[in-house]
Amino acid sequence: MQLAAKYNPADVEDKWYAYWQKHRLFHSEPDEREPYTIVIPPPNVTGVLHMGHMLNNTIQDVLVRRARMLGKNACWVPGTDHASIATEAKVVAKLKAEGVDKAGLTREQFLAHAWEWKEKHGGIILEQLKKLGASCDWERTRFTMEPALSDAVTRAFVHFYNKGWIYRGVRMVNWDPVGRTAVSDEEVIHREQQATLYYIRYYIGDGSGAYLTIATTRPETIMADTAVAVNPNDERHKHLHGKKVLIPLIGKEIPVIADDYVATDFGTGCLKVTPAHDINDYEIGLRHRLPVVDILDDDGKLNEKAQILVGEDRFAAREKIARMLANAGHLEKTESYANQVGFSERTSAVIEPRLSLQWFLKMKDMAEPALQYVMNDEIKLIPDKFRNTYRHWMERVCDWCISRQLWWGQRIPAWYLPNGDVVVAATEDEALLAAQKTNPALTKTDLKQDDDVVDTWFSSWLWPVSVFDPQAIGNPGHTPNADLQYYYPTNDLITAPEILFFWVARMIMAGHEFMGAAPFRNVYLTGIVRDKQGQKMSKSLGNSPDPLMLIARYGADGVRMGMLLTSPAGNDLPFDESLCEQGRNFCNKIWNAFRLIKGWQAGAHAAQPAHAAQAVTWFRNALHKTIADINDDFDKYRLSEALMKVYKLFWDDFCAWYLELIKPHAGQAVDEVTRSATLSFFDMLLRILHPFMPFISEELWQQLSARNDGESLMTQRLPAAGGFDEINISNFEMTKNAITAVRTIRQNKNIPMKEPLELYVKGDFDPALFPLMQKMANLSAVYPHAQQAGQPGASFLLGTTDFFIPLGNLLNAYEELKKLRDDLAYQQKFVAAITQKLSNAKFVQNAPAQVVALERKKQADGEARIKAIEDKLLIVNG
RNA sequence: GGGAGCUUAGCUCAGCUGGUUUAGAGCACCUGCCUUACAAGCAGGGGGUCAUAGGUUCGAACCCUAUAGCUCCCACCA
Repeated sequence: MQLAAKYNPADVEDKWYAYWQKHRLFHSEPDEREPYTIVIPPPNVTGVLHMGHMLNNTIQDVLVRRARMLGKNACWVPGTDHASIATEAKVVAKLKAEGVDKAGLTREQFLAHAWEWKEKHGGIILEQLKKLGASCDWERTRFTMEPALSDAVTRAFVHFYNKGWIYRGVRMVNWDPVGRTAVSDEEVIHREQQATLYYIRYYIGDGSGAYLTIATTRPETIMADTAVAVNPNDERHKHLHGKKVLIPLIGKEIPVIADDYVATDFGTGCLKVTPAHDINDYEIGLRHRLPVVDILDDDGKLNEKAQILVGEDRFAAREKIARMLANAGHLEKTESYANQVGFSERTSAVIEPRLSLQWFLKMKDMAEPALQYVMNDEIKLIPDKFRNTYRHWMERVCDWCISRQLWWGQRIPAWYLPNGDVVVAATEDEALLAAQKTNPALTKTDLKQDDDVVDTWFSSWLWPVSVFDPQAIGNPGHTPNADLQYYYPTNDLITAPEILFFWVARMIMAGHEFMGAAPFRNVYLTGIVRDKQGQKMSKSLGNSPDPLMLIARYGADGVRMGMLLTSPAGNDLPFDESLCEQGRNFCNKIWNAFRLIKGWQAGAHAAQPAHAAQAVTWFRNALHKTIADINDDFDKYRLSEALMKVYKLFWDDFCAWYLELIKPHAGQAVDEVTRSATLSFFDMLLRILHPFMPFISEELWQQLSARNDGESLMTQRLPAAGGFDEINISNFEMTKNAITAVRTIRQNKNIPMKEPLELYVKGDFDPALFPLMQKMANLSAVYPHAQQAGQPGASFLLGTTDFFIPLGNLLNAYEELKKLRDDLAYQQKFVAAITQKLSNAKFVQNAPAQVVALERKKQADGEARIKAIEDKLLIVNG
């Protein structure tokens, strides 16, 4: 069969993925082998694949496939996250587009729409991962809101409630007025914004015309002011302590209070105190027992307590009130001011600090052991610079607001009784039983369940446990099932640093709480995929290529390589399509090397030529050395470097040197010894390539020789690092340099490759390697001694070995002489520098013996080279 | 404001315990080649004051100090 000159990924990718699935090669069951486990960071169920997923999942697949080929029982558990707020926002938007308002729906109606949406869009992303070649155990696919996992979340809630760590209280929380829900501190992103600082006059209520001026960026909240505060030590305002001022526009009287919090060197030294809409003001309010006036509704519009601008959005109100204040003569001035504003991670709405009744989980007691796992290296963060960041956060962790005013998610298992009491239980029946202990007359209709759901992360922090055995959460006395016992703790977690606290830290806490053990051993933190301008690639910026389009264009293997080429752990990946192009080109190189080998006839009786025997010996050594190097890279999670070594091994060592060496001249056959050695090398190379480039390696492995149905490269063993001969490798290295030097002379002197040359070698060089040079540099003869005096030609030095090519009339004698003299001058300078170093008594005394010996050898070698050049100058000069 | 990290070739990065002749790689670039596996290729080549300035040391890309620039994380100054 004639193979095309170019590799066409589309011909093979779907075929092999289907084959792997058909033979259940991704599936894992506990057995006597050592497990290797990864749980996928579950993507949003209705999400689509973006470049971050591509990077993240390529890394996971490389690690999983490699572990599998190392003989481990590899299990990569896939799944999706219900992504409470993100999904609910999408469903709300979709309904809105259809003219349906969420407020007009019952919870049940809304959830019906949400599930419909999930069924329609859910899992698309998992299908996309298959295009990438992800070897997930799809039979184990989980969803964070499937019944068993939701029940585990509920039990976790009950568990912590009974432990006294979950409590309900009124606190200032981060309110997302678009999502109309509370969000946790970690879901707030602070960004600097150019704002306006308004200087507003508050007149003293005595009609004297005296006033003080406050500076604020939020004039629309003045109606919620319940005091104006000044620093007690601020001389400027001491006379005002205890006086009353009037809120402009509404004329409400509020006290002037003294509090240390107020800075004297900022603004005017007077602070409006708005306990309902600012966390600091809230705390001042608590200290001074100020009333709380909340003038904002949950959607960020002013309510009737504001008295004016009722129903206006907070930002519209800000502009309007500024004009009203100016018209009323209360606006002293405005100035531009850069301040930090919090935005919602999910909806991008400006976060509103808001007082509300929420559920919280105490973190202190969980943070401590979770910190220890990382500090004592039971869990390794890769790269380890994240240890500091992790510690910093864990040491100052605050209680976690876990309730969300949403419907899509696990509903909080708390029921309120008619008398206002609350019972927390895993089910309604259990809640009723508990309630009846105090009042036997109660029935189910008396119980009213909390409307809120829990934060998404309150479900995903259970993921490494619940994907295997959801019953292991919150069931005292439960014996972990076989899966959990076998696969937990998992080995590696591959995720983005952005969710180190959201998710990774909390998984460690949950793992410790429910399993008494860390959920994973290593956390590999990927970087952010950026475009050429350094911007994060995102759908909203429109600078992200469509991953499936990339796969169509460059092949999955090409894209995988593109993702891995320049992304060491923790580093951002400056993505460029040319990286995928390089991957595609590499695939083509592999393909063509195969075409060459495949074309050789078996059973040729020719004797193995000397150069081929040398080549086989050398490549075996080079291969084993590289395998050892790659193993070392993987031990250190240096995937980019491992890939680069594979790339060079295949392209440079195997194709450019080995194949070129053993390649017969046109029409000649390859001897059988060399041919079978080459096939065996190629087989090993495919194994090494497979974790990185699963499709092309499988395709070629299948073509390499007849395979049984169900056989696959992905379940073969990686070649183990064998011993190798360093001397042979370095001798070959020198041979390569000699060949390159001869080729350079050809190029410089315009001597075509077809024209054979002679070579004289004087000095340390193994004559056994002469045939290699003859083949690769087209040398008719190599003589193991110096040329005759007076011969015109070109020469070069490698180490202390002198090489000479007679060129007859091709030579430009003047040029050659100049080159030798330049060389001589350089060597003399070099030796002079070393001689000076060696004449420094302190150096000879203090430096280790081998360093001094090395310098001595450099000196001797340099002197030998000088001697050789001088000799040659004599010869050239005749 | 606090903390962490970075700065090595045009770009992206290695350089691990201070000493391996004159600091490496991939890509890009330049030159010559369609040589029967591959032009998505082959052969050859050029390119760096290791951010700057001091210091320690026999010896510094590497250790210390300062300066400049960049990045990330955390944080309630209106």
